[in-house]
Amino acid sequence: MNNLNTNMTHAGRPRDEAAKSAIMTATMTLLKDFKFANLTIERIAKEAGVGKATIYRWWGSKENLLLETFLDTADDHVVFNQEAPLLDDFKQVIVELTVVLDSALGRALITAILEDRDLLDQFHQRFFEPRRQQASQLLRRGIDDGLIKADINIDVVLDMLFGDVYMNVFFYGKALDTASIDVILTSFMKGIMI
Amino acid sequence: MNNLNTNMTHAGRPRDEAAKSAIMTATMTLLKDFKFANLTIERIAKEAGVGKATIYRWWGSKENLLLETFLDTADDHVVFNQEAPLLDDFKQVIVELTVVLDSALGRALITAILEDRDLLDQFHQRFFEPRRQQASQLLRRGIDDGLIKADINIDVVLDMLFGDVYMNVFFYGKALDTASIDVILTSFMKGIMI
Amino acid sequence: MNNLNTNMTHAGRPRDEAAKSAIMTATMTLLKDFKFANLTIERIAKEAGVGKATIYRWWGSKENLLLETFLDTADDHVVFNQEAPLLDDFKQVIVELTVVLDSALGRALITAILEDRDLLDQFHQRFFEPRRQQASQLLRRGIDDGLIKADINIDVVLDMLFGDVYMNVFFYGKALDTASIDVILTSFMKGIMI
Amino acid sequence: MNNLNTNMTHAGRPRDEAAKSAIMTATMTLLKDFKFANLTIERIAKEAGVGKATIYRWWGSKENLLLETFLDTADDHVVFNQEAPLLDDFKQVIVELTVVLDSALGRALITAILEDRDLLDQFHQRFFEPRRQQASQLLRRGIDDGLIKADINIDVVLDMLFGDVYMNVFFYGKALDTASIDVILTSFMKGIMI
DNA sequence: GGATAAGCGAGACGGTACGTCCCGTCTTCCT
DNA sequence: AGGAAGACGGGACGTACCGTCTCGCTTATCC
Repeated sequence: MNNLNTNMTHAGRPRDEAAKSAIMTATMTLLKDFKFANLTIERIAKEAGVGKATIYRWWGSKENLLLETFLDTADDHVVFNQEAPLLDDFKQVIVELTVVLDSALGRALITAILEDRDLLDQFHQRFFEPRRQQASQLLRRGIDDGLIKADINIDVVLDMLFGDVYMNVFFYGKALDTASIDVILTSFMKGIMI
Repeated sequence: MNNLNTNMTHAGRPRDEAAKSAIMTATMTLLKDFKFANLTIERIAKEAGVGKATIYRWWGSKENLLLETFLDTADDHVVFNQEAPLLDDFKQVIVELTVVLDSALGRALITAILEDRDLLDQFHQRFFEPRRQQASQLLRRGIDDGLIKADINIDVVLDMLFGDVYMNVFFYGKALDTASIDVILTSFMKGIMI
Repeated sequence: MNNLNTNMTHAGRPRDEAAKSAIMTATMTLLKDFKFANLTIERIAKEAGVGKATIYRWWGSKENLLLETFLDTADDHVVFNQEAPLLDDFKQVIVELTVVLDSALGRALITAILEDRDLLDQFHQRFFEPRRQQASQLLRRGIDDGLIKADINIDVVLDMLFGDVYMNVFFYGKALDTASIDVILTSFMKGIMI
Repeated sequence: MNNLNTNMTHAGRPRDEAAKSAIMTATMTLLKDFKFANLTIERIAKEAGVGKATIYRWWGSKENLLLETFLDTADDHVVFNQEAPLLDDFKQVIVELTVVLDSALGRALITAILEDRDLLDQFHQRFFEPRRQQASQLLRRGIDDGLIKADINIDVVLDMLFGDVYMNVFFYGKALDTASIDVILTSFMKGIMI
């Protein structure tokens, strides 16, 4: 199996994990001062105290580096609790999603994604879809429990909810505060609850 | 006033309108082959048969050129009819919005906007807000006419609707077809109609 | 004719002669500290206060730059007087040749020539052959004047003379002083004079 | 004494002679396709199927590797017979010298020598001087035997002869054929023989 | 015969330089 | 004064090698 090979040792000097994390840290640091288009591999390498080739060796492009760095910090967040009450669970996830997206890293990633189909696919597969599946399940359980109208189109309904979050972060350039999230969720629920 | 000067004649040779439109045309043409980050002033100048300085003289930056080119082609579209039935009017606007955004020009503009606060403000002021105002008025009239629930939060509700459009275009990378728009609008209306 | 076009003005900004001479000066300066293999375009550009592209624009390679710089400073020297007595004329040319070759510029050029057939051809055509022709004429005149044996092979004889100069400069790493040149010329003449 | 240690056994794995000769072979092979400046340690290592460190361990630099490789193949050649007639002995040595120098290895070595004083010294000590001493002895014996003029300056005379060989190989880029060598030697002898 | 030492191929490391592309500015001549 | 052409100083690209350094492994001597 391939998975077994993943941990196999290779000939030659093994990669330097300290360099890897220095590069990711530098990427995050520099994104506070530079927009993605002005973030250069050369600057990252310098900031990380690393040769350019080391970055190209492991990520191949600025875009891949960005995605990995994002997932590395974001993957533990934006997770549905599955046991909290439906509304609370959604609320917490939206708050976390807002925080993760409305960061230098998040904004840069979205920028990159809009210009790069491959990156978009990677992002969907590794970040977006898993969370969408969970939200979907949650709504289905709400329907089973008789809390939510049975005739809603789950996909459309979720796109509206999360689309709203994205719009606020990216189109109005503002993160949502807790109060706004309450307003949004209330409007949202009003339309779908029994 | 500045506006008065706009039509004033100056000493020296006047601006060459042919060059202006050649530049905009070249911009649109090249965006079919290059993403915004790879679209260079030098390439545009060459494609348009124009000196680089001419572009810098009139637009100052790639971003401004992009916005002007977008508005030049998009400004006549995405306009509410105001006389058609509410649902039809929304539907037509969403179709046009989808078409305009899901183009090389539209996608490039959004990309640029996400990285450029000034450009975002310009885009809001000159494209987004006027249309949002119209949609807002439309909903208010619907409320007055007793078609739509009086207790909705108009801003939130519009963000959900348009946010959904944006999500589909940018996050799923697909333009909405007519059938999908019907589904979205139906879901949307179900939540807000009396 | 092509020659006429050479002086024709072109569209666009003309090349900056100050940059040209700054680059050549920098090349000569840096060759005092670096051997040719360690002389980098980047260092020359920095020393000359010039962009790398300017160097590549006009010379295309380090080798070409070197040759032009050499010819620029060496072309006025190593010229036969044609009126001085035969021996004096040869002597003066050998002194000048020694000086020109035993310089940072000269040594670097020879190094480059040994690795680069095209450069060798250029060097022959633009520096070596004209001088060889003159030396050849001089010997022929010496034969006509009854000063030099008529049965010598001029080519072989000249190669021996100049080969000796080259050997001393490059193989023994020492420039010839006036006394040595006297010794060489005496030996040389002894073999060919009547 | 140090010399005694040369054959002493050490702890640890002994040097791999197969690797040594693979490296030298690779050096010679690659010099057919690459000039010395473009011959890289990395390429040699790959061609020889060897780690880079092995090369640095034993030679320390590209220049040293080159010299050792040259001596390894050239040291048996260019040797005066000492018993053949004077002219034949010189002739044979010049032929062999020409062959050895006009090879990828020989040309590369001269290139390297011109840029590297240490290498020049090594080359003189280990290749050039021994042969020059022999040529010198030969001429002295010729003088003793009354074959050669007693008043020649042996050093100058030899530099002229060998300088000519070098000039032809390096400056005209052509090896000498047997006929040319005859011409040269005839001219040479005419000047020095009684 | 187990410990120690050095050599080996592989290949990652921090760097330097490559030759190219583009930046935004400038300098020429022409309209 | 605008415009096309194109050179300018500068910065970054992605690649190739530098000489050094870990790895796991092999092959020797030493105790």
